[in-house]
Amino acid sequence: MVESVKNLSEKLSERGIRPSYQRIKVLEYLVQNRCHPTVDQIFNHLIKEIPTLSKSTIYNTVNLFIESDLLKPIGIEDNEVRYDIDTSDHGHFKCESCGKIFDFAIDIENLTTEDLKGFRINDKSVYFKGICPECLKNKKDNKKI
Amino acid sequence: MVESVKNLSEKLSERGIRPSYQRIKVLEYLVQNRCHPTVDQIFNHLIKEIPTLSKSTIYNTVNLFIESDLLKPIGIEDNEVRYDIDTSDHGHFKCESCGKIFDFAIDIENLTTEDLKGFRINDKSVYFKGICPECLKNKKDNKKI
DNA sequence: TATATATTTGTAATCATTACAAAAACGATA
DNA sequence: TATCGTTTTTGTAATGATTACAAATATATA
Ligand SMILES: [Mn+2]
Ligand SMILES: [Mn+2]
Ligand SMILES: [Zn+2]
Ligand SMILES: [Zn+2]
Repeated sequence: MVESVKNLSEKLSERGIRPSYQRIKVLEYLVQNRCHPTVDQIFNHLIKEIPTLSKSTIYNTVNLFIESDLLKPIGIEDNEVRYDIDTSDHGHFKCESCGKIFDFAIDIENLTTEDLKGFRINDKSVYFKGICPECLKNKKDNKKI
Repeated sequence: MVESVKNLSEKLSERGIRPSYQRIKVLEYLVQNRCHPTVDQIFNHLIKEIPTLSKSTIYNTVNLFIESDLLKPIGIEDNEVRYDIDTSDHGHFKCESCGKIFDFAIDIENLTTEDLKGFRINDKSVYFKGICPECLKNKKDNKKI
């Protein structure tokens, strides 16, 4: 389950990315924390291990990973970008109460329309917003009081 | 086809929004320019008619309209928000070459998934990116040279 | 008209992201 | 291993969209 540093390093090399210490650590974090983190979350976690780390490095790295199709930016938030190491097709649900982002399966491939005949489609995103079951439950509980 | 100022004013009043001169002008612009404009585009157009206009007023107004479900923010861009006066369900395609945003019909209602059982879904967005037919044509033409 | 309330305006603050140059790390080569 | 050129990292400054806020202005009510 846990991917070794060697595997992570190889994964980067395969894509023509030199496996620096910082890059491996960022990739390791992304693989182990599949919560669609922000740059800040990645930075604040890794600074504990790498005291000299710069936030610029996180920005450089995630942008490099995106260039290489190793990472996908999730634009579901208004103010900051989140990142998804799972680049396979799936939808994202954001709970407007707790802020958590959930994956869900959806047939994006077959999501098509007559109106886009003649368009070249490179990327499809599906974003839902609402309230997650846990937050719905908490609301109900509060009402009881 | 052209909605009168009276109609626009009434539309605002219906929603409990006091129809100030600036608000009517912003709504008029949105109704007549269905290009999913940015705050800057709205401002730069209306400043010609209203020399004292402030960009703050545009921000205030679009946010007020969004609160009242009169306007929908489109988060397809990374850096700035666009606004859509057409609040009916439809998808958005952004051409990565010319930047234009196209509407397309899609059955968002029936866009559903087992994974979100127990979630309350308030909003669904479908964003596609790629190259529009005109830009594809221009590319081909350039290759011929 | 006078007064209270709502709206607009201008400016400052915020904050995520990018730009950029200096410092550090790396890699090849002799 | 020492050297030299290249890549990466780092720190700081700049950018730019959006929000905060208070003063000015407009509007409604009495
Ligand atoms: Mn995901
Ligand atoms: Mn639209
Ligand atoms: Zn929640
Ligand atoms: Zn185009």
